Amino acid sequence: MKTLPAQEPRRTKRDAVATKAAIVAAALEEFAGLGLAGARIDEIARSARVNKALLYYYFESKEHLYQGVVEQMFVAMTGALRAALGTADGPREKLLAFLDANFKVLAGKPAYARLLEQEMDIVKAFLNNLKPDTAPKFFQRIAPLLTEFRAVLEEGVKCGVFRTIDIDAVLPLLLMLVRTAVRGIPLAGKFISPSRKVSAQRRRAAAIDFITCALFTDNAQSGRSPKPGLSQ
Amino acid sequence: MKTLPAQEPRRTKRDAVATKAAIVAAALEEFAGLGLAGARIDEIARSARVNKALLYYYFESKEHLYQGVVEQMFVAMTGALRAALGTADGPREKLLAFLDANFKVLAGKPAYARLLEQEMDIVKAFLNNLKPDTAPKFFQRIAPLLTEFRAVLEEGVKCGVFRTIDIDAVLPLLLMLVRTAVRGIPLAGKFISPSRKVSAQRRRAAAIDFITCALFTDNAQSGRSPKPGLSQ
DNA sequence: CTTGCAACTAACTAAATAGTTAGTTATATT
DNA sequence: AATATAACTAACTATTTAGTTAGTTGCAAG
Repeated sequence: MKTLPAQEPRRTKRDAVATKAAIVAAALEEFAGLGLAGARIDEIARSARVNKALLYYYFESKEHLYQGVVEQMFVAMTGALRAALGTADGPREKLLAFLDANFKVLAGKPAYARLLEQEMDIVKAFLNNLKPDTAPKFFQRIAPLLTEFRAVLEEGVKCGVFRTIDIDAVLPLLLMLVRTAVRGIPLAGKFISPSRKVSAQRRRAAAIDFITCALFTDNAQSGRSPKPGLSQ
Repeated sequence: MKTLPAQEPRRTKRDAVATKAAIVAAALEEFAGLGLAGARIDEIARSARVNKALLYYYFESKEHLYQGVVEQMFVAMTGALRAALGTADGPREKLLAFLDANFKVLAGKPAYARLLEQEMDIVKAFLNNLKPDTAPKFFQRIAPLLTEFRAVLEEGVKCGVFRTIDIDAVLPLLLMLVRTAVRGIPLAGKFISPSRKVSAQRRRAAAIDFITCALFTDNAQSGRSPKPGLSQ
């Protein structure tokens, strides 16, 4: 991706885990930026300051490296998100905690948001039987978490905290809203007028305001001052 | 993309416009499915039933072909969307008409939704000065339309039809919600439970319900029965 | 200190793929 | 019917890129 200027000497000592981590980190950026097909193995090796053959020492192929990166992302994300659901009490709080955790994770690693977007397509292709054998593992990670989140929505609707919604149709929308708020949409965000650039803070506040207004039955907060509200 | 089974004889007669259209159509599917880097020129030629050299007869390079595809998409989309904004009266109606037109266009050509997603990244890369000279033209197409749509939101807020919102932050969310509703999110939509597959109809209804609840000051419709509401 | 092995590398190969070239054919115009 | 030209093609080239190979080097255990 980033054409680095003649990367220095090399890692000081030999350290398998650190090296592998460096490879995965470099691969994350490359894959998130250019996609599976667009990513260049040589570039990953270069930006990880590692010999290309080392990638094949640790990973079987480009696809396997990609899977490794995705796997690691899902581990990191599901961990944070599940923790958020666990600590909060009540549907309303759980929802807000879940959204907040999403923002935190994606804001901390913007590459995740881009990689997730791509995964959508990969999974879709997988479901259409174009690529069997690809992408089977992380379903086991993400599916239970989504089921858990779904349960939160269901409970919220049942006890009247949330409006009566089509849960299975709305759930994807919520996830996408968060991702969009984190990433922004350059087309609209920057080009409608250069002066109207919207900060991540504002996008986040707007998304949460939007979601709460659409979901909660009592809208005490309404939509005037878009104060951050949640942590950070 | 689709490995067609030994494409037949060839187009009957010579027809420059039809041939070029066939190339663009094939390229749209290929680029939307695999991305700029992942798309294969040979595959586009094959699925358009055209000699590869013909692509270079009509388009300077792979990138130019891509730009051509994007250009055509923006022409098609802005036309439909602008018409929708023009015919409706009042912010509320204009908004609903705009959303409706979005659904219609994207549902009619699903490849558009996927290509749009990619364009986000292209534009972002462009803004980050990684790829100068790329993607300059279609800004002139999309920007005025977004400005027009923004004006609708502004007017709606001013006359109290819409809640007080952070317009520049919310506008991208609206666009993304529509795209998400059209495309669906396989991860959430199909894998949370195979039995809970949600139809495009339901996703669309949920998105509109969601948006109206979050935006409109009077929520006469509320969120019980997710009836299609708008046309078709 | 030497030996066994994991960690690492320079230099290669095979295949895929964007792009070209030197032509051939259909068709509209005279 | 001759012909100019736009539409089209088979077969090629150059380059890029995933993946390999045959080895070297640091390090920890004996």
